[in-house]
Amino acid sequence: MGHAISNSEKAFNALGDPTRRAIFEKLRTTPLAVVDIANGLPVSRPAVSQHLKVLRDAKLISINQQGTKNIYQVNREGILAMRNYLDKFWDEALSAFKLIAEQEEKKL
Amino acid sequence: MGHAISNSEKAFNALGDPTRRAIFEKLRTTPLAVVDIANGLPVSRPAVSQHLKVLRDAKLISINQQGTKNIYQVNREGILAMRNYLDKFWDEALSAFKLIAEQEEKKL
DNA sequence: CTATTTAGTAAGTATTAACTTACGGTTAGT
DNA sequence: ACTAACCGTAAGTTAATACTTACTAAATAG
Repeated sequence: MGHAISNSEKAFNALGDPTRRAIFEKLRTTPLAVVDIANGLPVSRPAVSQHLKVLRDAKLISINQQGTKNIYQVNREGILAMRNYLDKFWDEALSAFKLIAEQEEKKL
Repeated sequence: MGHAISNSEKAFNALGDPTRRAIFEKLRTTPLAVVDIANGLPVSRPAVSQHLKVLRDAKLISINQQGTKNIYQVNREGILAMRNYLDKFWDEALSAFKLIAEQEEKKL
């Protein structure tokens, strides 16, 4: 059994696709039904449904059923978690860089 | 002519691949030559070279030639830019969420 | 009850992108 | 000059995944 994939891994994968980013961009402004998300995008509605599933699985968006409509919106918890993860991610990378720079200094 | 792809777009694409994330993870700790990056990874060295090109194109890493070795390391400017971009990215998403929550309040 | 709207899923196709092998080029050492 | 180590690129293959069409189901309107 391959070990489980973390949410941050899923989020990276999810936002790696341009169409999914476009979808997330739309939802970043306001909640939307699937038809409204698909409208304007260069792919079919079922394709959008599939992308929404991936984004939902990564906890970047959440669903809100309303009649026959499925309203999607950004997911606060998931986004906060991702932001925290990335803050550390970049910080560690930058402190590594700082260390390298210091090593370089010594050589001069 | 399709319009140019922004660096943030490239960075999203670059980090969307698990192998590239693994490579970036390695470099996050210390600069490494290509052989050393490939060592331990489940793909061939040329594959690693190709991934490095993508990461470099996204300005997430930079190269530093040293004899026959090409030493790669994290790219400060690129990372700072991406961090700034994402800060705004998440902030806007979260403020959209806040707006939604307020709308919900009014309905109750 | 029927028709309409909305949307998820299944199955298959097509496209993308990751990967491998083979090759060539550069640098350093002997 | 020859050899060895390191690495990028080209070409082709394989594998992943994005996409479409067809279908089904649920909810609402008339």
